[in-house]
Formats: sequence, C-alpha cells, structure tokens
Amino acid sequence: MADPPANDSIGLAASFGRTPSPCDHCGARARSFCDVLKGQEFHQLAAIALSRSFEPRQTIIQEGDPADFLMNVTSGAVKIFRALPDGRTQVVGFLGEGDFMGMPPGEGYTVSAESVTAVEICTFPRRSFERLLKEFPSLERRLFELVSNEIAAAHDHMLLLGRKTARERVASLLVQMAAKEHCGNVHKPCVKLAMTRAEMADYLGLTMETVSRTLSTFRRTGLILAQSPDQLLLLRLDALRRIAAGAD
Amino acid sequence: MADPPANDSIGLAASFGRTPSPCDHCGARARSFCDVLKGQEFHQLAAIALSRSFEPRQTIIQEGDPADFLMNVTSGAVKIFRALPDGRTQVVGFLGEGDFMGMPPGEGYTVSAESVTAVEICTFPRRSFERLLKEFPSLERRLFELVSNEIAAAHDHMLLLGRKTARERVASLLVQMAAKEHCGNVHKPCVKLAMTRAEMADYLGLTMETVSRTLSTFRRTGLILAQSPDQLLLLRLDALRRIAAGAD
DNA sequence: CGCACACTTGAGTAATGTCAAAGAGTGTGG
DNA sequence: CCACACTCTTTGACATTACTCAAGTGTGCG
Repeated sequence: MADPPANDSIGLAASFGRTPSPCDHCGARARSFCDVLKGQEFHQLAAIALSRSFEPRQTIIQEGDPADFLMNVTSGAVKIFRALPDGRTQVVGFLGEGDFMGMPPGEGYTVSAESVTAVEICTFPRRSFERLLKEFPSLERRLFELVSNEIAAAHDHMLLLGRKTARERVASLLVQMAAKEHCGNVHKPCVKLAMTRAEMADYLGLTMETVSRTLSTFRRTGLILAQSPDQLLLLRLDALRRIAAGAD
Repeated sequence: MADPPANDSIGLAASFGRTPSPCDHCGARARSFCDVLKGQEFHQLAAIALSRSFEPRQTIIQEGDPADFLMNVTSGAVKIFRALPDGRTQVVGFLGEGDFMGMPPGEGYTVSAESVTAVEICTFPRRSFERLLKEFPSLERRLFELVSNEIAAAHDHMLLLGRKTARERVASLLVQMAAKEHCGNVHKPCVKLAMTRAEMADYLGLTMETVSRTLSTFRRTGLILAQSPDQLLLLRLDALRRIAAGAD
C-alpha cells in the first residue's frame, strides 16, 4: 500500500476539533468522486458520511427499496445485478474501491447489490447529498462524468452480451480485470477473481460450466496460467485482447 | 397531433426581432431536455442550435469521431449502435422525438448513430453547450436525470441480452414500443415498426430469422395481429407483458 | 409488369445449456 | 495433525435453443 496523498482533512479535523468522520482515514478517497471537493467543502460532505461494513454475500441494496442512500465502496468488491422472477440473474457490474452506486432515476433502487468479498461502504443520506449537489457544482459535474462513463461501459457490455461468443466474453472479462489492477508484483499481468464462476457467468450471460470450460481451453492453449482457481496469470494478454475485440 | 403547449419563444422572437432559430417551431420541445429552460435562458440555447436533416439509412454519428456536437432528435427515428470489426452489430438503443445523444465521457463519440427513417436533428456545438451547462444548473440537472434514466434502461437491456429467451426478448421490444407511442386512434395498443427485422435482431441480440419466427408464433397464438409487416396490433398486451417479464 | 428488397419458412448444424458425477481446495473438529 | 464435510470447480454426456444456409413469398416502386 502506498501512502495516501497528502490532504488537509486529518490536519483540519485535529486543529479545529471537528467531529472525526470515516473519511479521515479513507483509503479510497483518491479514487472516489469525493476527491473533487477540497477543504471546507469536503468536510461538509464528510459530515454526512457514515461507514458500514458487510461480510461476503450480504445484501447491500435490494431492487425496489426506497433509495435513501448513496454509497461509495471504500474497500472490497460488490456486484450489482438485476433478476427475473424465476431467479435468472444478470450482473450488470462489479464495483471496487472508489466506485459509487445508488443514484437511481426515481425514488427506488432499480438494481440490487451484494457484497462479493468483505466490504466497507461509505453511505450518504440522499436528501443531504442532493443538497450538497446543488451547492457544489464541481461535485455534480464529477458525478455526471462518472455516470457518462457508466453509460459507455454499459454499451460495451451490451455489445458483449448481444454479440460476442463465449470465448470472446471470457477474454473480455479477463482483459477488463487486468486493466483495473496490477495484481501481485509480477510483471506478467495477472487477475485475482474475487467472484465465483457462477458470478462470472451471470456477468457474461453464460453458465458456470461454459465459463469453466472456456477458461480450461485458455489454459490448455497457453493463454493463461492458473496459479489457483481464482488467481490467473495472463500469459498472452495481446492475444486475449484480440479475442476480446472479436478479431480472431 | 395535439397543439404544442403555449410557450413564449415565438412571441418573443417576433416582438424583439431576435434571430429566428429552428427551436421556434420545434414540435419536440415539450419532450426535450431543452424544455427546462424558460425565456431568456431558452433563447440562449436556441441561439446555438442548428437543425440538420437526414434521409433514411444515413450515418449521423461515427464511433470514434470527435464529439463536436450534442444532438437532439426532433423527428424521426435513429438507431444507436456499436459494432465489432467483423460487422456484428449491437443496437444499444432507438431514439425518437425529443431524445438526445452525443454526450460521451471523453473527446470522441463512443457509439455510432444512423437514421432509421427520415430524421430532423437539432445540433449544439459542444463547447458552447458546455458553457451553457455551467451557466444553467437546471439544464445540467435535467441532463443528469436523463442520463440516469439511460443507465436504468441499459440495465434492463443487459438483463434482456444476457438472460432472456428469444420469445421474451421480442415480447419485451413490443411492450416497450407500445409504452412509447399510442399509435393510430385505435383502442387496442399498437406499434409501428420503423426498423427492419434485421435491426430489431441487432437490438435484441438475435438473428433476423429468429425475430421473424417469433413474431409468427405470436401471430399464430393470437397475441398479435399483423396489419402489415411493420404495423402490429397487440391483441393481448397483458400476456405479452408477462412473457416480457419472464413470468411465463 | 417485373425487379428488388424485405420478410417468412424450412432443414440441418453448431454453440451453449442442462444434468450428473468426480475432483480440488478449505476449514473444522476429533 | 489428520479426516471429514462442505463448497466450488472441472469434466463428461446429452439436450436444446438459436443460428446458418437456402428456398420461397409477398409488396412496393420504377
């Protein structure tokens, strides 16, 4: 872990005797939307923040529930999904450190969220947050930016779900995960899969078995090396990229 | 067509001798994001607007091109899509009167757009538009709202592409289209399909043939009545809704 | 009238899903 | 420390859905 970039929150809290907030020691701040706010503005945001912890496989958000909180993932991994009445599930995204959720268009959440690993989440009451949103244009602009990114990512994923083969889908996931994290200290790109095969399948619109078989093929053909079922070395990232792009 | 709601744009333009803009006679204004702006603010927006026409099957936006314009569909239908190098195409959305496009996260468009029918589009230079965005918080808030809706719609569509059967997909499309427009004056809900079977297929992640077969089955089982290949009467909207929801 | 284009329908195939069993990894309690 | 039990993963055999290829059937437009 690198030291967090110097910021004034801890110092100010100490010097003015401000109520300490979970934000004071937030490791995800640098990656989070909150980072656009500085000094006093940031403290106003921090003042309404509340931290919550979840163990793996706990429900964080239930589709349809009143959207009373905005949330920011501080650590751990979360899956966002929608489900059909008979249980078929589509994971629409995995969230990690610094990602936010819970900004639905209406009064209720339109998706569900469940912890994949142990998770720390920073919550903001919606009302208070929206007040700050009006007060701090930079915050609103930052959120707009994030939401725009989310749409582009959604388009990408629709292309995957609607038009890619199983092989291309799995390759896409690996490449995508490799882009996020430099796992381990190795120079070969590598991904740590916090989710199960079934969750990968629900993300890729496949079955667990197809995901497993596809990974096995990648292993047999030397594209990846499984150090363990959830720790994969991407031996030929270039090839995986081409497959993911639908070029092979 | 009902008369557009009374607004001041035409009157003001006349009384103050303001440069006439395409917005003066825009039939889509009531449905568009621009409607949040009133009076002088609206005129500032109108001042940077430029109208463009397209015939059916023309390229409006090319993925990767510099995103110099924001656009608002004034009339007609547009498809938004992404494609793989070998031509496989995923339509991520159909736009109609009052829908906007062209707000990518970065400098270039991340999707392509093509006219399905004859189309009128209102374009705003990006720079100027962003200046207005900063000036008029209500505009930014409205756009945020639209973008949030778009994300929820994208989640819906991911569920469809990843987990629904062909039958459920086609039913979903019909229900969705029926929700948008009250086509004709009939009391039975009815949809007018401006797009081809192939375009429906590219939207639903299927092939043309599967779409056609599925519609035929719906016809044979009395769920719909085809007044022509592109004019469908939804005889049992309730049943279609249940199928679309994955309940049958 | 006939050509072109989109749509429909049919027959066979391929990719992925389903069901089932065996294997691997992990943690717990004896 | 080992053995058992649990869960997740892998692999196999088979079923099914949707795709591919191909031949017809409208329908509108020149």
